[in-house]
Amino acid sequence: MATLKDVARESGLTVGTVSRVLNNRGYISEETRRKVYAVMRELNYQPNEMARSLSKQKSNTIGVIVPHIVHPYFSKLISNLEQAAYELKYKILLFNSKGKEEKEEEYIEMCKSNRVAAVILCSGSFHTEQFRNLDFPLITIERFLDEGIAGIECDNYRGGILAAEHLIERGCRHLLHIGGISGLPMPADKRKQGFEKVCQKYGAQYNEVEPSQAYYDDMHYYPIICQALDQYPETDGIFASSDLIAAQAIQVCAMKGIDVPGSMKIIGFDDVNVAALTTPGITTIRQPVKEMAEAAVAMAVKAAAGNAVPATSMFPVTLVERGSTGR
Amino acid sequence: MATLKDVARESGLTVGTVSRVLNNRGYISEETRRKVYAVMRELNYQPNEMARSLSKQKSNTIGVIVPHIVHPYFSKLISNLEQAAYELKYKILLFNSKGKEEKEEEYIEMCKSNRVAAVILCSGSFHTEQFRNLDFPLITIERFLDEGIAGIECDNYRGGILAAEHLIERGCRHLLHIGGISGLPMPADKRKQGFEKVCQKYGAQYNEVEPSQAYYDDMHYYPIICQALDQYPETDGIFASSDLIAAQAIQVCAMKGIDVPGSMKIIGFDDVNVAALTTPGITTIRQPVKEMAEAAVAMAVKAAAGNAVPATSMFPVTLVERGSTGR
DNA sequence: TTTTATATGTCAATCGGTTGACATATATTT
DNA sequence: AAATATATGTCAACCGATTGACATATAAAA
Repeated sequence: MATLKDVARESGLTVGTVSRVLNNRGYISEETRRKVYAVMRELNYQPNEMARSLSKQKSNTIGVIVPHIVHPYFSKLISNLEQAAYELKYKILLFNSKGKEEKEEEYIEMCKSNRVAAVILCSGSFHTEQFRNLDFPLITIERFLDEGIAGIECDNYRGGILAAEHLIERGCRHLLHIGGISGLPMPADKRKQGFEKVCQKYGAQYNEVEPSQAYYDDMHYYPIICQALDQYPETDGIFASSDLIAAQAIQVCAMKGIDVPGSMKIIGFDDVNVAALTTPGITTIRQPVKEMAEAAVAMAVKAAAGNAVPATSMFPVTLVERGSTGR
Repeated sequence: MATLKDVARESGLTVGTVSRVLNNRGYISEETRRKVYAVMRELNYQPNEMARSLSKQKSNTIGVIVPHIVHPYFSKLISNLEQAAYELKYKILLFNSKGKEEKEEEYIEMCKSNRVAAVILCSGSFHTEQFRNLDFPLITIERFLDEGIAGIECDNYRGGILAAEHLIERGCRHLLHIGGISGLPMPADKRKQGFEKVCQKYGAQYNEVEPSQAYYDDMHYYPIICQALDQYPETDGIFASSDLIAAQAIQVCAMKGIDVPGSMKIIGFDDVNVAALTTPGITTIRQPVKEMAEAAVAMAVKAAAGNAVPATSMFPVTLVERGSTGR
């Protein structure tokens, strides 16, 4: 594999000059520049990023830590992060923490070892000491980490409001909220608060269930949905905290012979692909994942360059209507 | 950030000795080993992987190139690849080619630059000159690359057979196969051949449609499904080349008022999460994605170490029954 | 007691770039 | 003609490890 030295030799220049071309430093004539690029092509030269990063003391790699890869919300997020990173000439090192604290910490260590420019954390416990005093910036998406760590979230509170208002507007009077994860405090908890506020305002009855971490881990919510519907049989409207849960709620209703949207209306959250793949499709609160991902990467890069970035950025949500809340 | 030198100084040893501890070379006393590890913990030392890779002339990184991240098949694949890599102390650099040849080539270049140990290619055109003479091993999953490149696939032919037999056994007489991508030759094409063989054997009528690349790119198959059902109205059984297509077929049927599985049975391929999330659930041909991913990573690592690996490995598929072909 | 295994030190080259200081040589302005 | 901008060369240190050759010292085995 060709090195800078080879390129220098073949082009009759010195490594200094070739390096100048590569890094756009100092004075370089057009002719030299062309010649160098020609030789690079000819030798099929690719700069060794290891050596480069080592010397420059920084890499073009961003670590991304998620609790799930197959979860549609995270695969959508990862996809958009990769795209945004690509446009800024960054690469993604992908880590799946499976929500486990030890793995998160281990992955943070691996990010350190690899001298990533920044880490985007979409997983993460509230209280990890390890998340401070890092040598690179940390950006979170829809996660809380205490003070001083930049966070990106959507307007969860408003999402809860929109969801409840929509269900009530469609005639539901006995609402049920199925939460995401209990235990860990998360921005998503505010969905519930918005939901409650609207229910109270309109005097609608409501109940809530909070699946334990275990449900989130294997993405299998059927038991708790069944149980909730048995416990609150008068329910005529469900606000699920993700489209994934909503999809499973539709299935449970089908099993129980409950017509959706006839006698049960269901609204989800996220607006991921599955929301459009169920029958009926899932009405949902859309998170602008693309914009959030772009912001995360942009902030990661800026922060890595030593610039200040906002501590929190909140993105707007919108209601997307599909069949599951049809009239 | 602490370096080897710091660890050496703090522990009263030399870099040579500390490096020996780190790499398990030569003679090291238990006492020294313990002391070194203690100091490392104390200083929060993390070896610089850049320097290490540079010096060792190889990294612990595997490049993964996929055409889609949000597609459930690929997110499942990526998830399993990450897990398998993690277990072997490797990291994943993730690239999304979006099926575009230029991006594939660019990503291959980036993998070169980053001196990855190997590349696992789940995307990839048939005929790219660039895929030869690489400085690292290339492993493909469900893709063809001509001679000499290690490939992993599932038993697509048998998958087609199982699917057709199941539909026929369930009483379907007018079958329709909806293919994956046309244009690009792929292992998945053999699904169709298996399907055809069985149809001919049992004298069942069958038709086939091949979505163009465009459908695959945005994963939106509704138009072609509608069109196919209009063109072949007598169809009573669909073999879709992915669960994603099958999910959309269910929706199209719902829209057209066709009862699934009553008057139309549908079988998919892959066995990804969405197959279990639709109503009814999708009967499908399961690919052992976990095993395939593990094999891919194991082969990547072995090949990177200079060992020979099989040119092709074929994994068995199985029928998974759900509601979409119920009696 | 000599040999050998164990344990560590010393020193320097190497991996493939980056960068800065300084020198040199044209070409262009003033 | 002097000053300045442009273009390249020379040289060496540096990033943070790994590795090999060789020396040295102690402990255990022959």
